[in-house]
Amino acid sequence: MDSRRSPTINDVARVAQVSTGTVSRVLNGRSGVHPQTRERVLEVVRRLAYTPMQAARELTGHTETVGILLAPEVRRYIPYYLLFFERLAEALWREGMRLEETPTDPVGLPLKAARAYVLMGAHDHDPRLESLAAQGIPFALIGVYPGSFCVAPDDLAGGYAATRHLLELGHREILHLTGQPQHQAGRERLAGYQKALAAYGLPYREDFVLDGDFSTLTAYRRLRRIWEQGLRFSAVFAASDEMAVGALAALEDVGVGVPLEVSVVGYDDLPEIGSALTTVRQDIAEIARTAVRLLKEAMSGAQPYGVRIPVQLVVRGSSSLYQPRALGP
Amino acid sequence: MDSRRSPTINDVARVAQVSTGTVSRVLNGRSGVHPQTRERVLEVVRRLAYTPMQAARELTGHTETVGILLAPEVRRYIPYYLLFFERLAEALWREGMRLEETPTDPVGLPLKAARAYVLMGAHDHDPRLESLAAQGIPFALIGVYPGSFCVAPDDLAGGYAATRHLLELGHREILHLTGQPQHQAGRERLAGYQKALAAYGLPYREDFVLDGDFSTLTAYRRLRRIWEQGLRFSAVFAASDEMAVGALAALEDVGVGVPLEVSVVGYDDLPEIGSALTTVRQDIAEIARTAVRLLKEAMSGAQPYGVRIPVQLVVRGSSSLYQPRALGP
DNA sequence: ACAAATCTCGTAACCGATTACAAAAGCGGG
DNA sequence: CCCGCTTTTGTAATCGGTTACGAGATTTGT
Repeated sequence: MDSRRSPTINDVARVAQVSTGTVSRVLNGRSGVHPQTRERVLEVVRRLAYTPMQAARELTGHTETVGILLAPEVRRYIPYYLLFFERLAEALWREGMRLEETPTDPVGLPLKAARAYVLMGAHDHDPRLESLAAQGIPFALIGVYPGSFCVAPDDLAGGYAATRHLLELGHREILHLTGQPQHQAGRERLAGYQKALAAYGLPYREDFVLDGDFSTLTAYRRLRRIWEQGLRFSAVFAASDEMAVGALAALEDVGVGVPLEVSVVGYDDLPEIGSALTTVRQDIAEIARTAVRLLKEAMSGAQPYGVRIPVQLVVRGSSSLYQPRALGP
Repeated sequence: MDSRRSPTINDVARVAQVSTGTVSRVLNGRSGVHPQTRERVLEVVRRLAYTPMQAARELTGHTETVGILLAPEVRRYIPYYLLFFERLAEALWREGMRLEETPTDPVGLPLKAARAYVLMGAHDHDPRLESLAAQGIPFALIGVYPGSFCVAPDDLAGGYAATRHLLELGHREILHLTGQPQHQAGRERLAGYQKALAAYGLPYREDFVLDGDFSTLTAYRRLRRIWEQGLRFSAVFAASDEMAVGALAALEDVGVGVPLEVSVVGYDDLPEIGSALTTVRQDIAEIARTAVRLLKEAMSGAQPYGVRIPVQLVVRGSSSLYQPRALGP
């Protein structure tokens, strides 16, 4: 056998001394195969390291290729989305589907239609959304979009948990670096922040909320400026890890120690941050798996609905108990 | 005909009243088809908006699926690479190949082998590189790697062009924000900067070269600090657009006008920067097309070689003629 | 122990393309 | 008008899977 060629179902059948039909039945978990035979086939599959060729499955209608469409705006928050890509590819792969990178036209619509799509960063009345719906192409969205299959992290709970964490540490002057106002997730994190303050009976101070755009640099500049203008606070909740990185840098540059003087909490738990940042972890793998599940339901013509994925506070070294400030320099 | 089902080659053949073989010959540009027949087939293809199903082509060995492997480090420079993704998918598509998003193991190797791979951000003695070579899987690299098929922009020329542009405008005190030292492209851009200075008979001043890491924030902090320490210059050449954005912000925050007081030149010509930044454009589409061409040669077992893609200076509003500084405040 | 019901498994058609091969059609020369 | 050569076209096998169908083997009931 040509060792360069990867084994086919025929190779498996021949070695296991059964027919290709039986191998296929075993692999697809169909009933009506003798346990002993099943074991023998699986053993050969393992030994030959056989994996079905996706193209052939697709031909018989058993592999769906799924495309992914990114809104132009999301290019700014790419580290997060790239992570998602990989999880999505993995989740699809497990289901016998494949993620296909399709070239898009200027409007952002694919030139060659896949069986279904995952959309990220779509906005209300997105032309791509309407076009897909008009063509009857199933799709699932990452985010919150009433009337469509969609999955999103529970950002309200995340914002609440991050803020409550700081409140429980004794902090009362908590700054919030927001995402862009048109970004749903950012708005929800802000709402969680407000809700936590309210739960602790604290007033909502507008000067403690700094508009950001999820970028590290903007977070740095806004925070540093506000500090140099004399505003004081003991904690910062940033709506993304990248903004938290900006905040950390700004605090460092104005000579404030973290976490001794100011605590910082981020959001996303990006692995490349790598630091000791207290943050809110999104279960991206779970979001991806859910997206795939929704996609399958969309393909089977079910009624659209939305899913929320819980988030989790991860406490690391950037947050600590509130320390009253020394008076004066 | 079920209108939901996309047309197959059989539909085309039936409508055009020829055999599937003839349709296939027409579509693949094979000779031996009567011009009249060819016209008739093409007409039907257009009318039915027929596109061949990739899975079926793949089955007959005519579509190669190509994977892409990203080094963990490149996640930091994602905007650029995402652009590349799309161009690569497009270039492959035109050649009847497809870019497949494959899940990778912890080492970064694909769990399911594609026919060939494009690697980005590989370093010398990259285990993935050696693993692919050992398995005889064809691959092409983006960057410079002697002994492999590789394609890279001509960064030396780019660094030279950017610096010469500033020199021609009369600038003599030109700061350079470098990329990371371990990044080949950054080193070349620096070399181009040095070469241009030498060509104009200027000494190389180490204090004018600021180590960066391609990140916006680092560029901002380094530039602002150096300015506040009293170093003066009339121009900045940043080794990436993102660093240029950081430079622009820093200059703004220290109250320096661009381009009147200081000129800024970036590198990459990222579309989302969108501003009036003078920069060096990399022809990413051409790099992607070349990668595909190299991939095909790699698959046919040719001898490895490297290709350089020319870059182009794009003059916009962030650079202008040198203006002598007013003395004192 | 024998017929019927049930399990297990092999055979072959099929998915949508490509292409080797053969058949048919067109052509010119004698 | 026929022969032989070239051009054009159709036919059928093939790629690697899935699955309907039916055959053979095994179990069950009486």
